[in-house]
Amino acid sequence: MPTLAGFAATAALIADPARSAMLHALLGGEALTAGELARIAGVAPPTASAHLAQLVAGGLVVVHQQGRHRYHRLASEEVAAALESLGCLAALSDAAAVSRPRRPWPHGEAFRTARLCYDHLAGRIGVGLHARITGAGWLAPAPGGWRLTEAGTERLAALGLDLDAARQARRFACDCMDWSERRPHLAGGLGRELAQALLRRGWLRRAAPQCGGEGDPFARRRLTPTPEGARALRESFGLDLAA
Amino acid sequence: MPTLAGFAATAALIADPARSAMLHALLGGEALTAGELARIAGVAPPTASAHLAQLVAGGLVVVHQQGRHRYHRLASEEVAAALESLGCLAALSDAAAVSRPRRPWPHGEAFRTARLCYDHLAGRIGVGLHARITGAGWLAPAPGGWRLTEAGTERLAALGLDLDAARQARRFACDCMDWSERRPHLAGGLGRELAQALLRRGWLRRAAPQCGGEGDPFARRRLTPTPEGARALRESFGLDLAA
DNA sequence: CCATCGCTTCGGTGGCGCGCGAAACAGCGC
DNA sequence: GCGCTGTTTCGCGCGCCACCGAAGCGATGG
Repeated sequence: MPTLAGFAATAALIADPARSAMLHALLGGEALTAGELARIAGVAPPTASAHLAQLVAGGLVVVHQQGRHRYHRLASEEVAAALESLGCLAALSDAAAVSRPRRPWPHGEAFRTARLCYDHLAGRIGVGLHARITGAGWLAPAPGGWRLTEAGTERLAALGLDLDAARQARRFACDCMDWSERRPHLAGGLGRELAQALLRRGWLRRAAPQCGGEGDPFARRRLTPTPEGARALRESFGLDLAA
Repeated sequence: MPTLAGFAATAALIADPARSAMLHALLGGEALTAGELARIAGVAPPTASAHLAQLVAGGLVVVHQQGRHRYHRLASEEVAAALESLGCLAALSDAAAVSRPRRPWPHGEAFRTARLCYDHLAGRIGVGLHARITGAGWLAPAPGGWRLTEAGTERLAALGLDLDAARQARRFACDCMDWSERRPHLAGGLGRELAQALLRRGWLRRAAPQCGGEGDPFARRRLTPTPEGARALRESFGLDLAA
């Protein structure tokens, strides 16, 4: 019964530090095994197993057995969206607590520049692209999200996006509130294909997991623009990453 | 420091049933006293006081002392948006758990028809108006949300919205994911003025708190369309509430 | 000035749930 | 077959947190 109980129960799933770290790592979009998640969360395998069972029962995570490994993924885009909006809220209240808005973030500005939110782009580049793409009339509002215009079809196909694959998704294009920028970025099938295209083109690259190593849930989500990508983003979209 | 800790800490604030009930009641948009919230949550005054102190410290709630009463409100629109998206997620996982999507909701279809989400409209009427208003070209996408078009300025002013007041808000118009409908409704200053206008016109009315009484956090949010309002919504927006 | 009311602080109690180690189980390779 | 690895189940300890009653504090009203 979707009532107050379910409301609080779902929040309780996210509230535990170990589960929170797991969910955060899964926001990178990859499917991770129970053992990897245990190391990331810093708990023993039995503990991680119990946590994962709860996340699966709660519908936040789906599991896919392959041999003796069990791969865990976020259950849906809605989960990613809720986690981001919750993080946005946490960022707000943290800023209020120190009464100094937008103080530099210990985890590195790089994370704010570009990262994966489940399967689509987030961070400055994510919200910047969202603003340019919608502002340029490539997308038009549609019930429940966005639809492609003629101009958008042409330009995005030229960028190398697989628009047919995007249309296969349950939701074609919609907004997802960005945690660090507090403005929307593009989610849905189109958001996924946009991220894929930029990675394929070599404009963005998954960051090397050097800082913090495997135990760092942030590392799995961080993206860095290549020099070539930074130039292309500036020329094609007017995005100045230094700003 | 907005990091994993803040992430989980904010979720933990929402996770407790008593705090969850309080937050839910505050989604009605009214400022409530500590005593009222204690009764709503079904706990003793000292317990409620401790909970409220945590919510205030966490930045989810702001308090305003007036005489011997302490009035509590949600801290911001972002809090409301995060609560709705979390509720959306809970509704999804509940539906998955019973493996029967969209089963009738024990708390009454009325809550799905129309309710307040903080200060703006939610439910079928909320998402319906969002779709019609954006689909009709009254709003156009803008960085971070929506801007008024000429047509929209004319038509919404004719509806009795105070557009100047809407522009005073920190955010003029943006989307907020609807818990029950899982599609966006209109938030921001314009969303608030839209709700105010429909209430002023008598198209919607705050539901009488009969069912459940004061202890029912849902009662404070429920709205019902008047017969006149249902007719007007059908004629002006093509919204058929029976569907 | 005292009674009342709303709210908070303080101390003590209880229970939920996170944590681990040990052991059982399943897949895989030799 | 046997050992190795990844994962789950079981049992138990411990810590945190929600909860209440009683008392303290500030504001209101007669």
